[in-house]
Amino acid sequence: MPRQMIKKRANVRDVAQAAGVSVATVSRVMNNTAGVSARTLARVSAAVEALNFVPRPAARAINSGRTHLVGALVPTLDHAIFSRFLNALETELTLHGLSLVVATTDNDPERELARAQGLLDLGAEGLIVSGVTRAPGFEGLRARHGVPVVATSTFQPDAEVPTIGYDNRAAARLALDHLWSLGHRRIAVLSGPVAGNDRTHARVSALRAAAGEGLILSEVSLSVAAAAEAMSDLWAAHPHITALLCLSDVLAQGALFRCQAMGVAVPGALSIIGIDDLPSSASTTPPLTSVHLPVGRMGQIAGQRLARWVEQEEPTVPEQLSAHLIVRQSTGPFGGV
Amino acid sequence: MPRQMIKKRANVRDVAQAAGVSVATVSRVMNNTAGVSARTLARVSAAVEALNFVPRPAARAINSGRTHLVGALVPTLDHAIFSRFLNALETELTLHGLSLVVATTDNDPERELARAQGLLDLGAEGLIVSGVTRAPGFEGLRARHGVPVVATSTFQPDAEVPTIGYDNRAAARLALDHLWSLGHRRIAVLSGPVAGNDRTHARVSALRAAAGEGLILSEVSLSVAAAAEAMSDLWAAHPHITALLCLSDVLAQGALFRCQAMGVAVPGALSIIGIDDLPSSASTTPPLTSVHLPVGRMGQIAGQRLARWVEQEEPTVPEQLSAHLIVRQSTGPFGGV
DNA sequence: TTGAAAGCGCTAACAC
DNA sequence: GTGTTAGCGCTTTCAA
Repeated sequence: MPRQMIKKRANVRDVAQAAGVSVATVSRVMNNTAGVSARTLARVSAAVEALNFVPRPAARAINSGRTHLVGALVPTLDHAIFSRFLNALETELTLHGLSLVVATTDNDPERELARAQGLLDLGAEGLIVSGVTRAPGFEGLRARHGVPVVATSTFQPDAEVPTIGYDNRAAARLALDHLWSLGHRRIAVLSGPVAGNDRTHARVSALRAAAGEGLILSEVSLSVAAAAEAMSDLWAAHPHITALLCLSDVLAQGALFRCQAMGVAVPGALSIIGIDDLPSSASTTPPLTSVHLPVGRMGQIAGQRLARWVEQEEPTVPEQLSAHLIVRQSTGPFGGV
Repeated sequence: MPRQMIKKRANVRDVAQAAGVSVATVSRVMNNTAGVSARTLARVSAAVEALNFVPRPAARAINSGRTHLVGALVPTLDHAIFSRFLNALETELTLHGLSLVVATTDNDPERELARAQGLLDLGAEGLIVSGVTRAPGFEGLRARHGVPVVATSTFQPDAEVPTIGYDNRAAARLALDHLWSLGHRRIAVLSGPVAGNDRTHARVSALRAAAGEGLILSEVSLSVAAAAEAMSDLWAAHPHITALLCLSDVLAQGALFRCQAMGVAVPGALSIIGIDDLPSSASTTPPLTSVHLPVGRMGQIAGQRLARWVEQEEPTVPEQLSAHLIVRQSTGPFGGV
C-alpha cells in the first residue's frame, strides 16, 4: 500500500513536493493569485487532482482571521414567519459570501445566551437576533467578542443594538383602529405567549394602552390548534364580542377555522383580523384581513446591513420598515352589512 | 494610549505574559484541563478578563481538525415541512455539540452543487440533503472531501448515500388506496413542481403506475394560492371528479379553501386528501385527511446518525420511517353518506 | 515567476 | 503543577 493511502489527507507540502514546486506556489495556485506560469499551474493542478487535495478552511481562517459565518438566533424555525425571514436572509447573505448558522432559542433568554455563546465560539462574525430584550450577560458577551449584532422584528431606534424592523405597537394599533373604524367595540384579543417575547408584549401593551382594561385578552400557544380551542372557549364565555384581533395570522387562521366549524359567520357574526399577513391568509375563506409585516424584505435588509458591517466594518443604523393594513373579507362593519 | 489598545486582539501569549505563566497553562485554563492550581487558575482568569481574551476558533480547529459544523441543503426554508424538519434537526445536532449551517437550493441541482461546495469550503463535517438525485459532480465533490452525507425525505436502501425517510411511492399509494376504498374512481391529482424533485416525481409516478394514464394531473407551484386557483380551473374543466389527491397539504389546504369559497361541499361533493399532515391540517374545516410524514422524527434521527458518523466515524445505514394515513373529515364515501 | 522562511493562535507531548 | 517546544496547514512578505 503506497504511503499516500496511509496519509490521512494531503496538505500543501505534499502537493508542493508532488508538483516539484514550493508551498508558496501551491498557495498561489489555490488562490488564483496572478503571476503563475501556465506550465507551473498545470503541474500543480495535476498534483492537486492526484492527491485529492482540499485546503483546510481552518488553516485559511487562521491567517485571514475570517470565518464567513453569521449566526441567527430565532425563537423557532417552525413558524412560517421566521421561515420566510430566514429564507430571505440566507439568500442575501449568500450574495455576500457569508453562510448562515441557525440556532433556536425557544423564547428563552438563558438558552439564547447559551446559543449565542456557541455561535461566537464557533467563529460567527456577526449575529442576528429577534427583538431587543436579552438575558443579562448578552451585552457583555457581545462586547467581549466585539461582533456586530443586528436586532430584527422590531424597530426601536434608541435600543442598544441597531434594529431593522417594524413598530409592533403601531402594527397592533393598525389592527385595532381598523376594527374600531368598522364600529366594533366589544373586541377580544388572541395573543401568543408573551413571556420572553418583547414583540408580542409590545403589541399587547399597545392594545391595552389604547383600549384600556376592558380588553378580553387570551394568551395561547402559537398554533392553529390552540387558537381554534381558544375560539370555542371565547365564544362560549363572551358571546357578545363582535370582533377578534389576533396577534398572529396563525392564530387568526385557527380562530377562523373554528368559526367555520361552529357555524359562526365571518365577518357576519364575528370579524377576525390578524397580524403577519402570511401568504396563505389571502386564500382562506373568507380571506383574512391582516396587518402585513414585511419579513422577507426585513431578512434581505438585515442580511445586507450585517454583511456590510462585517465586511466593511461599517456599523449599521436602525431602519424602520412599515407595516400596513391589508383589508380582505374577514372583517366587516359592526352589525353586518 | 496603552499598547493594549493598539493591539487588535489578545492571544494566548499576551495572556500568559500578563498572568506570568506559560501559554500551555493558559491553554489548560481555557480548556478546563484538570491539574491547574487554584491560584494559577485565578491569575490566568484575571488576565483573560483584563485583556478581554477570546480564543480564536480557527486556531483551535487547526489543531483538532474539527469545525463542529454540519450543513443542510434544502429546497427552501419557506415551507412548513422543511421548517419542522430543520427545527428538529437543529435541536438534535445541538445536543451533540454540532452547529447547523443552512443553504437553500430551490430544487436546482446546479445551485445545490454550488452551495454544497460552499459548505464544504467552510468546513462542514457532514451534509444533509433532500432526496437522492444530485447534479453530476456532487458525488465527486463528496468523495474528494470524504464527508458523510445523509439523504432525507426518502427511503431508498439501494441509493449511493444512506437515506433516512419514508417511501414516497408508498405514501402516495396510501392516499390513493384510501380514496379507492371509499369508492372514488374519478380522481384528480394536484402536484407541486416535479422538476428537480425526485420525491414529488416518485409520488406522481406511483400514482400513474397504479391508476394508469386516466389520472387528471395538475402541476402547480407549491403554494396555497396556486392550489386555490388550480382548484377553480379543475372544477370547471372536470366537474365529474369526486375526489382530489394533493401531493402536499399546502396544496390540499388551498384546494379546500377554494371549495369553501365556491360552495363545493367537502367531502359531500368532493373528497380531498393531502400528504404531509401539517399541524394546521387537523384544524381546518373540515379537518383534512392526510398521509402523515414523520418529518420531526426524521430530523431527529438524521441529526443523531450524522452526529454519530461525524464523531465516531461510524457510517450510518438507511432507515425507513413509516408514513401512515390519518383519516379526518375531508374524505367521505363516493356518492355521499 | 518562484522559493525560503516567518508567522497566524492554539494544542499537546514531553520534560521538569 | 507548570513550562518548553514542536507542530497544525496555510498565507505572505521578502529575496532571488
